[in-house]
Amino acid sequence: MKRPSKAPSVTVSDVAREAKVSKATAARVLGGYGTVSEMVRAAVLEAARALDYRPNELARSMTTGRSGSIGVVVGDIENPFFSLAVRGISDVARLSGINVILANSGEDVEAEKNAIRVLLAKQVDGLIVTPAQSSEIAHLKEIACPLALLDRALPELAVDTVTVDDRNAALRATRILTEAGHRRIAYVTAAVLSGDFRGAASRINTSTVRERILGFIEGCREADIEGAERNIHFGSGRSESAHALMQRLLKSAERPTAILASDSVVALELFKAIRECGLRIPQDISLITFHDADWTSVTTPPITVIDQPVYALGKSVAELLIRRLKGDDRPPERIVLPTTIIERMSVGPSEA
Amino acid sequence: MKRPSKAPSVTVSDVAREAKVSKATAARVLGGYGTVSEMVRAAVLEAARALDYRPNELARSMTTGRSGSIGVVVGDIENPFFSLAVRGISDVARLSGINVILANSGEDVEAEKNAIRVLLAKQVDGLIVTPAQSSEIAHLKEIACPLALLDRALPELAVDTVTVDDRNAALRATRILTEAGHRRIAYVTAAVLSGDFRGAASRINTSTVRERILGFIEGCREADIEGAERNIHFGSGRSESAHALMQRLLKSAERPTAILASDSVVALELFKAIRECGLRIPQDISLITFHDADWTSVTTPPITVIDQPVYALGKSVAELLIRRLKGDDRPPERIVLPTTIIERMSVGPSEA
DNA sequence: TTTTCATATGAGACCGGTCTCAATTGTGGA
DNA sequence: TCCACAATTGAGACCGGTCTCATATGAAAA
Repeated sequence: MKRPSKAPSVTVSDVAREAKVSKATAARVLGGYGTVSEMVRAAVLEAARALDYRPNELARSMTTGRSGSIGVVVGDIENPFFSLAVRGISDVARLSGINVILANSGEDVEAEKNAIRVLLAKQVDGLIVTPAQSSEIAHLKEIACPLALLDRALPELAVDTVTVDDRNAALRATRILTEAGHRRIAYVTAAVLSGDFRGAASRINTSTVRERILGFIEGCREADIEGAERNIHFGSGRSESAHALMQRLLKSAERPTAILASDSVVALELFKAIRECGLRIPQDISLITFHDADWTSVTTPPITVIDQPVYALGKSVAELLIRRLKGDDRPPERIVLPTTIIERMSVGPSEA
Repeated sequence: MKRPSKAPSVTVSDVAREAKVSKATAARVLGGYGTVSEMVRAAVLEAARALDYRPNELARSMTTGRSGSIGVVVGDIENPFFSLAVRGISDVARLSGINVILANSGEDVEAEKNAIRVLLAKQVDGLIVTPAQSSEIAHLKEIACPLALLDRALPELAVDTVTVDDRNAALRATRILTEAGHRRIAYVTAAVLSGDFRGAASRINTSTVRERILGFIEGCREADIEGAERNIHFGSGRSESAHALMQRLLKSAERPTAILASDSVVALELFKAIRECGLRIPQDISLITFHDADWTSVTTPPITVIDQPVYALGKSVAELLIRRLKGDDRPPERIVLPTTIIERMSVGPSEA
C-alpha cells in the first residue's frame, strides 16, 4: 500500500565499498570536509559517479542540525504584494543555496501558529513571518531559531524587521487628497477588527494597518477634518459582504468624495464598485491606493498609488535573516523602506 | 561562528526517561504507532508536555523515507498565473498535511534541473513541475519519485498531467477575431525560440506555446488567411527589447488589426504599447489575451480574455500527485481542463 | 639514526527518530 | 492445572550522513 518502490538509494557506504576505502574517507570527499589525498579523492569521485551517488540532504541535516532551508509564512501568496515579496526572498535565498518552504496563513493566527509549528518541526534554519496579529505573538516569542518580520513590525519583538514607512505614506497620500479640497475622505481596508474600533488605534492588531490609519487620521487632523475615525471601513476584502459594504458606502448620502485604499485588491474592488454605481473618477470621487499593482496604470483614468518597494522588502528581510543564519549577532535591525507616491489621474478637486 | 545556541532539543529519550519507560515505548505513543497501555500513554504524554517535547520531523523522515513535503517548480511565482496555481496547490497540500517547497526556474532549463536536484536531495515525496522546455526532459525522466506536470504536457513523459485545452482556446479566440473580419492577426508570446521558427511547430519547446500557436494557425487557415506563421512574434516578455519589438510591430505598415496575446503579462505590455502609439482599442486594433488577470476587466475598454481555471489547475495536479503518494497506481492521467472565453469590449470589426 | 609532527585513513559513536524481535505478563480454553 | 495466545514493554539495530579519536605513514628535524 505504501511501498511504492523503496528506491534503494546509493549511500556513502556504497561509494566507499566501490572505491575500496573506508566509509569515513568516502564521506570526507563527498562531504567536502577533512583532508584526503588526491589519489583517494579521485577514486572516490569516480566511484560516486559510476554509482550515480546523490547525497541525502535529510541525513546531512540530521547530524549538522542545519537544514539549509528557511520557512516563509505570508498572508496569501495569491496577493500580488506577497508574491512579489516572496520572489524577492527566494531570489536572495537561492543565491545563498538556501531554499524556501512556503506557507499561507490566510491572515489567521491559528493557521499561522500551525504553519510555524510544522516549519519548525522540519528544522528550518530560520523563519520569515508576516504576523497576522500583533496582539497574539506568544508563539513568535518562543521561536528558538532566527526570525525576521516582513512588512509588519512588532514593537514587543526585538527581531530583524523590514517594513515600509506606512504612516508617512498614508499621511502624504491623505495630504494630496485634502489639498485637493476633499473633506469627506474614507479609508478602506480589508483588515478586520476584533471588537469595536471607536478611534482606539491600539485596538488594531496589525502594525501596517494601524500605522496607515494613524497617518490617515493625522492627515485629516492637519486639515482640520473632524471625526476621521468614523470614515474608516474595515473588512472590505474580496467577499460578497465587502462588495455590499462598498455599494452602501458609495450610495449613501454621506458618500465620501475621496477614498484611500489599503491595498490593491481592495482598490480593485472599489474601482469596480465605483463604476457600477455610475460614479466617475476623479470627477465624482478621487481614489488613491497602496501598492502599484499592474492594473493601476492601465485604467481610465490611471490610479494614483503609493508605490512600495515590495521586491526590495522581500530581498531585505531575506538578507537580514541569512546574515543572522551565518552567525551575525548584531542587535536586531528595523529597516524602514521609503515609499514614493506616483501621481496619476485619479485625484481631482472636490466638488464641495 | 556557527554555534548560535545549539538548541538542546528535547528528544524521545528525554521523554522516556522522564516518564520512566523505555525509549521504544515513549516513541510508540509519541509517534502514534504500535500498542501501548492507557496508563503508560498518559504518563508519556504528561512527560512530553512537561518537557515541551517537539518531534524532529527530519529524524522521522530519515527512517520512514517519507518527508511529508512536495516540491513545486514553476517558471515565475511573480506571474499571477503561477501564484494562483501555487495557491491551489498549497491549499490542497495543507489539507493533506503536506507542505510545499517552492522553487523558481525562471523558465531556464538549467535552473530547473538544479532546482529538481536540490528538491530531490531534500527527499521530497513528490514533484510538481512546469517544464520549461519539452526538448530537454532527460532530467525529468530519471526522477524516481512521483511526478506531475502542471500546465504543460510532455507526450514522451507518461505522468499525471493537468493542462488546459490551449489549442482549442486559441482556435476559438482566433475565430472571434476572423469572424469580426480581421485578416492581419498577430500572435504575441513571451516564449523564446531556440533557433528559427519558419512555421515548424515541432521546433517549439513548450507544449502550451505550441498548442496555442497550432490553434491560432488553424483558426487562420479556416478563414483562408495565408502565412499566419509569419505573424507569430516570440520573445515579447517584459524587457526593453520586447518593448521595442512591440513598438516596431505596432508602427509598421503591415500593422496587425488584431492581436492574440499568450499571457496577461505580455498583454499588459501590449496594452501599454498600443496606447503609447496612440492607437485605440478596438477601433484601431483588437486584442484578446490568455488569462483573466485582474486588470483586464477594468481597462477602457475591458479586454476579452480566455479564462483558464488556474486555481483548479493547481488544485488538480496537487490532488493527482497526492493520490499517487498514497499509493495509487492507476495509469497516469492527463486531465485537460476547459477554458471559457469572456467576451468584453476589446474586439471590434476590422477596418479593412 | 631516532624523534617529531603533520597528513591520511579507518573504526565507530552519534543525531533523533522508527521498527523488529524477543521477553514478560495476563487470560481463557482444554 | 497447564498451555496457547494476545497484549505490553524493552533492547537494540537501523536510516545516511558527520565527526571525533586513534592509528599508520612518511618526511623533516635533531
